Amino acid sequence: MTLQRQSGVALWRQIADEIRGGIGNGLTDKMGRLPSEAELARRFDVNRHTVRAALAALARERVVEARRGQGTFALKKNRIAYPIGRRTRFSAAMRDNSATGRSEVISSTKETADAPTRTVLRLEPGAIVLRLETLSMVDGEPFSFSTHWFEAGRFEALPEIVRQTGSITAGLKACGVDDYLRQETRVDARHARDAEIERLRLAPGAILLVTGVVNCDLSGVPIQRSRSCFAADRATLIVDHLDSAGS
Amino acid sequence: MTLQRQSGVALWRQIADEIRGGIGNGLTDKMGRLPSEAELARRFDVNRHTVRAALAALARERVVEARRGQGTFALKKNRIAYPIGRRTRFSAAMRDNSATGRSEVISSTKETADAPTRTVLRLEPGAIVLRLETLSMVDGEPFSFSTHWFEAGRFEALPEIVRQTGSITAGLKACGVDDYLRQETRVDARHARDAEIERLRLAPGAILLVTGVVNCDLSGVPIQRSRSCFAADRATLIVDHLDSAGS
DNA sequence: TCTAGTTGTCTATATTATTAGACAAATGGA
DNA sequence: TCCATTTGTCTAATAATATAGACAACTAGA
Repeated sequence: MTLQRQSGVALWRQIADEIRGGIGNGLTDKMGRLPSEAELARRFDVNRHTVRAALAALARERVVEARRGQGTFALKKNRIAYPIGRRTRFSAAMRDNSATGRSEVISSTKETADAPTRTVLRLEPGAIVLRLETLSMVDGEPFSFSTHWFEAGRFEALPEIVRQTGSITAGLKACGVDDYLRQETRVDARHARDAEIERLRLAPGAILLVTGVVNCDLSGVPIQRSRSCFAADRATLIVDHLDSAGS
Repeated sequence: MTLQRQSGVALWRQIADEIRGGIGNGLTDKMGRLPSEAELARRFDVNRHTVRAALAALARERVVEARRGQGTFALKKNRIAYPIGRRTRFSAAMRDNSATGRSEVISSTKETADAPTRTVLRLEPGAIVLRLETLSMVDGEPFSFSTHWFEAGRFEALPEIVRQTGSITAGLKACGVDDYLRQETRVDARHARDAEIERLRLAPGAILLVTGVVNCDLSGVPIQRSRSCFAADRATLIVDHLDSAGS
């Protein structure tokens, strides 16, 4: 294990990231026990105190738990598999992870559409859009934070339905959209910003997977633009190309 | 702008990441000029020297260039759009970015298949696989680093063809695979490791988009497993669900 | 009960990151 | 030419990070 010194990222944070990634990938024994602090210090070639700083950070994140005299143990956490396909529905995807798929509405506002939203939804300059922010929870922890944009006039009633049902699919149905398909999904990755760290309860410096989605009705008219942020260490996005051919 | 203090990530690195992300997103003026160091220090609420450390890092990455008396300017760099679909071919995708899509072979070895490779390629324990490592360049810079696994017996001749043509598609064709489709793509994101930082010439602490791919022949038999790493600030992955329905 | 191995806590010191201030050097426009 | 604005380069002090060593507290097994 070689670490980057003078990189602007503290050694203890690099070590914490390595250990977090190593859990469930051969670092722990069958009992979920990590190598001892002394052993980790040897492997990373740092002082034991530096390893302790990394483990303390992981303990704050509830990723590991130290037991005096016994060792440090990984707390099991299942990584969420999140499918990306033509017919991806959040609630159905979450049921496959034996988790409840409910989207809580954080805010619902109207605003003039910015350039990317106008392009995607094919709107005139100055058009008003509905902006909906939602947070989804899995196992009582925040899983994804999303911002959705809809044409304002057509989807007046949508926020209230989403608030009641926790489902955007239900909200769209109430506004006359019986079915819809994904046109495109963009995937980026970057460091989490302040607001996202707070909302998703992440560790500082956490990495986000950011997806940008365009949903169209069956006649191909774009009706929804969404941007979702997932904690990269909690989620794996899965594109199933066979499924996306349609069902 | 609020930064995370005592997070294990130095302020100058957080600022560098913010500025890198802000370029091409309204931070610079029409001439590509960034706000002055004093102005940035005010916005981030840090000392000017801290901003200078961030700008120095970006200058080392060739993202910006400072001119005494004039200001600091962004050096334009186009983000590569990399499509993910049933029929994604690297070389074709790169031509759409007006770049040459050539994969250089870094290494070609035989090894006993590990568990994930065995599962994906449906092999017996102890089976031998061909492991091919390739690096792709765009605009003279490393763009992606990939590791591919093939069943050893069937693809004996593949590495030599890839070495000559720079194309895996050509290598597969030489081994009797006229056409193939992606079965599945997994997408993860994480910090770059040491070897990846070196091979892709990244800044320390850079973020990687990691894709895992399974390719099948037309009868659905898996023939190739690949894992590719992209620098997250150079690439956007694009899943086109309409295209992936087949052509 | 003893012992080896583990985490927890303390002191001390060196290195790096950040802040603070001052001034030099270059640019462009009035 | 003068002036305001910009980046470049010093010095110095403070805070955060990393290393080093010693020992206490606890656990499990011999």
